[in-house]
This record gives sequence, structure tokens and C-alpha cells, in this order.
Amino acid sequence: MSPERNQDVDPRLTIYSGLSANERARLDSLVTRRRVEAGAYLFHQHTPARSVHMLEEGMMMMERSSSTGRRQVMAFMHPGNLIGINYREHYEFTVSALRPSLVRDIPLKPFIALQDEVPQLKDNVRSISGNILAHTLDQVFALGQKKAHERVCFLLKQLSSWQPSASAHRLELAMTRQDIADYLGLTIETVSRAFGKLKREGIINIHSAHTVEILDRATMNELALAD
Amino acid sequence: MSPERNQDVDPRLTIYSGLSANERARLDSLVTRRRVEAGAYLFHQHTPARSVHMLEEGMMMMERSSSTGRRQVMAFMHPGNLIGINYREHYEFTVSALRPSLVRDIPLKPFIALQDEVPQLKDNVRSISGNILAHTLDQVFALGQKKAHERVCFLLKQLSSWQPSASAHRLELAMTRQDIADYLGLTIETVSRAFGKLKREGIINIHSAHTVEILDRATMNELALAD
DNA sequence: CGCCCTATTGAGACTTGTCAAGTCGGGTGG
DNA sequence: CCACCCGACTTGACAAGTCTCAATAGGGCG
Repeated sequence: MSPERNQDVDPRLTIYSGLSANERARLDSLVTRRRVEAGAYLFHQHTPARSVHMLEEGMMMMERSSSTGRRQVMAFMHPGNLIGINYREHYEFTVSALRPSLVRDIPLKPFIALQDEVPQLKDNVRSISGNILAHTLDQVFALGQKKAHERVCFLLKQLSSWQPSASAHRLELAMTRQDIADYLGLTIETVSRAFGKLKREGIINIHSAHTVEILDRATMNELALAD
Repeated sequence: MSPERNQDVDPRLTIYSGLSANERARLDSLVTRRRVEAGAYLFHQHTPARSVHMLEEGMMMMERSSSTGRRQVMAFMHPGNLIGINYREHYEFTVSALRPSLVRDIPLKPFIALQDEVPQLKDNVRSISGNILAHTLDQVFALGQKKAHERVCFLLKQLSSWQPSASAHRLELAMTRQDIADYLGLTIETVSRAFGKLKREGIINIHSAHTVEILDRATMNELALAD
């Protein structure tokens, strides 16, 4: 995220934020829960979109792939995130679980209707849409302007901002190097070398391929925002 | 734009689409018109957002710049486009005119209120928000996966899709090479070389720096979508 | 223990960025 | 009307960054 915006974004905003107990109950009455095992799909690109989804537990990944087979990972999703909100007739991306996940499905039509009756819910959806766009604009900025190791810091910063406590220095990466490469517009080799560079420079420590420790958060943030 | 989506996107959708005469009049009653001369600003990053804007005539450019001075152009805007719709407290980008432009300002609060009374308007805004996100995702795809000359084709394809007739082969580029470079995440030199390469290969002809002719649209489209 | 998948590392090719020089064209002043 | 000037664009040579291909290392699981 860019420094210019962080102050007025609450990434923890969910559709439930600020609702009364009664309003929550009305929203909950629409919800059905669903488990998605690691590696399984929540939905596929080009299938009809009839629900929005809220990730309750676990971690998911949103990707788009083209006819020629290459793919771009658009986002990694954390508990509380709303999925498929900028709906059209069909989903425009595929969402799959990186970890065993629990998802709330909310049928589109009643969800829209409820927004008309609960202004706070409508505001939440609006804000969340804004957050999604802002996230995507950050990604455009990163892909357009940053070098490989800066992009990796950009990702690490995003992931660590979802950690329960900001002081947690240990990060569990649920995704593969290929997922990271496809998110950052790089190859796995370049991602690997970028990790190596950050380790050599004492900014992170790599315990295993999927466990990194942030040693110098200030420098990491600086690199993440560099452009 | 990706081929997967083109069928269900109408880029000409505006907030007025499908409104009755009466509804149009109610919307128009909120509107004030404003001229913005070429090079002037519609609004700046970090200023309070109190209106949305619809470009009526001309061409504008949306950009974001960072504290370290580098900038990313997020979009080039054409007549009918809605500007500043994913509002927050403050604008997150700067919008300026590339050509003398005419803009409709619509105060935010009554605009939101009117959406509650005119469902078609609400649907239009929703769809337009979706189009904006889709456009941004396309840009992520382009910056993440495409080579320089493919990115240039990506831009040419976008611009030509706004031409009045699809068969018009002559394109007027209102923006500078620097604007193009900042949009595509390249340098002006690389953009210039990419144009040269496309010309050498007979895909385009360059009459002047700001006038290109599309000679082989099929190949251009293919390159634009390549990934 | 060994297999398989993933990740790392290395060498060389290709693409893009950087720096510098040169060209083009529109606008101004003589 | 022409010459000059200035900004924008192009082109060239080289450096830096990233990709590709190939070989090696590591970790999880049967």
C-alpha cells in the first residue's frame, strides 16, 4: 500500500462492521457456510456468479488466466475479505484455497436487497469495493515501477499487515514461489534470487521456503514503497 | 481488455444509460458543467472528494504519484467516463485534461440519494465500477506479463476501441510519450523503440509522433492480448 | 531410504534502463 | 518570411535487470 492512503483505510473492514445485533442476524440469515479444502476451488472463471463470499477462516488466492495459458495472480485473500463483490453475469477470475478454508456464501439478490434496507451495510460494501480498487491500483504501481526485490517486499508488507499482531516477525507463506511470481509479474527464479538478496542484506531470514522472519522491518517497508 | 470478458462489457455504458426522460432530467438537475483547458487539473490527489464527474467532451488522464516523485498513469479517460466514483474522503489520484474538456460535476450526496430512488442509476453505477475494476485488472495483467511492444499494442487497442467507428485506422494520441511510458510502466526510450519496432514490422505507420495509423489490426490485437 | 516436487543457484541470452547525442517540428522574434 | 530556439521525440552504445535453460539442493512422504 502506498503511504499516501494508509491513514484512511481500514483493511479489517468487513461487511459486518458497525452493524447492530439485529442487522447482523438478518445478514446471517442469508449465509450458508462451506468448507474448501486446500488446493480446491471456490469458483472458476466464467461460471455464473450468483453469490458473494466472505472468507471466514484460511487463505485463498484469486487469479486470472488467459487463453494462452499464462496467469496473473490478482490477490491473496485473508479472513474477513469479501470475494466476488464486483459481480457481473460471470466471475472474471478463479478463486482457490491455499489453506483449508471456511467460506460464507451470500446469495446475490437478497444481499443486494438487504443493502437497500441497511444503509450501514451499503456503506460497508462501498468502502470494501474502494479498498479492492485501491489494492489493485497499488499492484499496478508495484508492477509498473518496482524492481524484483522491492516487489517481494511489497508482498511481504501486505502479508504482514494481516498478521494478528504487527510485532510478529515471523511470516508463514501459504503460497508457492510460482504463486508469488505470478502475483508480482516475475519468474520463480527471480523471486528466489530476490529472497536471497534480501537475506544476504540482513533484511529477512529464511527459515524454510515458506517461513520468513522479518529482521529489519523499516528497510523492508522502505523497499516496499520505493518507486 | 482480455478476450474472455469483452462480450459482457459495454464500454459505452454511462450513468445515463437506460434512464427515462424524467430520470435523466432529475440527474441533470444536479449537474453543473465546467470547462477544463488542456493541461489543467480537474482535481488533485489528497483533496476532499465532494463530487463525481462525468467527462462530456475532450480527454483526461488519471495519475498517481508517490512521495519519491515517480508517477503511474492509471487511465486515459474518454467522453462518457465517470471519474472519482470509488470515492473516499479524499481523491486518491490527480486528474488532468489532455485536451480542452467539458466536465459534468455531480455533488456526491444527492447523487447517492438519487441512486436509492432510481434503481437503473444504481445498476449503472455498479456496472461502471465493475468496468473500472476490470480495466485495472487488465492493466495489472499487461504490466505483469507483457513485453514493451505488446504493452504499446495494449494501449493502442484500448484507444482505438474508443474511436467513433471501429474501422477508423488513424489514431490521434493526445498524450505524450512520457504519459504513455508512465501508463505502461516503461521509459520513454523503450516506448519509442517499441513504436519503431511495430512500424518496421508493418503493423502500424507513424505519420507524426501523435498520429499513428493501424495497418494490421489483427496482429495488433493479437499482440495486445498476448501473454 | 529413496522418490518426487519444489526451490535454489549458475551461466548466458535477451529485454529494458540509462546516459548521451542527434533529429524533428512548432512557435517566436528579428 | 526566415532563422533560431526549445521542447519533445528518436536513435545509439552500453549497463543493469530479468528471463531461460540447466544442474543442484532440500523437504515431505511413502
